[in-house]
Amino acid sequence: MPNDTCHCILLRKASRKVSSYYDEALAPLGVNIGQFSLLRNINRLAPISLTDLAVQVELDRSTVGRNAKVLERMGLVAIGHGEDQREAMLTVAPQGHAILKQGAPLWDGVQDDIEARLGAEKTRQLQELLAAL
Amino acid sequence: MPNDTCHCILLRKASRKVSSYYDEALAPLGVNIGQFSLLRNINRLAPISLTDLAVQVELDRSTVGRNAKVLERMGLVAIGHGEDQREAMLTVAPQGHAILKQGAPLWDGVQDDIEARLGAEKTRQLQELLAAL
DNA sequence: GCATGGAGCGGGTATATACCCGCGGTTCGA
DNA sequence: TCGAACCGCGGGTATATACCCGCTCCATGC
Repeated sequence: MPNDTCHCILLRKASRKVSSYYDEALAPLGVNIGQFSLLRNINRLAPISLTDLAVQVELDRSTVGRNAKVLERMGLVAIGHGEDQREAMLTVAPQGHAILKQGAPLWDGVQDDIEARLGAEKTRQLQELLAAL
Repeated sequence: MPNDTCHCILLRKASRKVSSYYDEALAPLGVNIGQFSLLRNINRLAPISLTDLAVQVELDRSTVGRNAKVLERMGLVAIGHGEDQREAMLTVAPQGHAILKQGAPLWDGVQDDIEARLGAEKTRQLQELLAAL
């Protein structure tokens, strides 16, 4: 069984490659696709706790916590406290809103490029397959 | 544009999830899918230098070097020197061959599960799409 | 009102991954 | 033959990611 048919390895390769497309497009803003996506989610759900955000984005809580801390250092996200003193409530800082606004067209560009390259039918297939895995 | 249509994020999610399937299956052997796949490649191409291996698996050389070092610590891979004193030549150690043998059916199991779940046609589509990205 | 169990987080540890820099070995031209 | 260009690697740094442990805070039963 040739190694280059391993679904996992192919997925990881594709994931790295496609991530780099988005990363390059967003590079002028100083954020990568993971950070931009997390920022979008925080914006969509704010104010939200680390635990809830982790559930939403399907990542480990500690991962989201560390990633959020990077965004905080960048001044894009504010980490405050909810009524429950244990909860770290996340909101998007003004600078973060600017990044969201500037990044949207860049993100759209990559997204459109990919869909143009694949075509509508295969784009649909891709979304369906990835969801089915 | 809803965030959950981002091709990149969907790919990354799928990649993490599918990786965990293989990781769980290989867990009894103490290796993850990345390590198992790298071991297979080293076995297929041995003896091979870090640089050449990195090209083959489409990863950064330093990444391959660090991953190989982990395999060496585990006693699965031997890192020697070629004629060129600069080259680190990789070969599979006896213990590594044992892992390859024991891991093969476990890997096959996950691979078959996925293909059974998707069906032949969609499996083909997936391979095609991932290669096209 | 207090003890106990549970929830939310931070941080430790480990791998995965990439980029960059510096060291040392090779090679080739002058 | 000897220096310059070049190549292969290791290691530093940074993010991504997960699991586990321990701390703190909260809520509930007694």
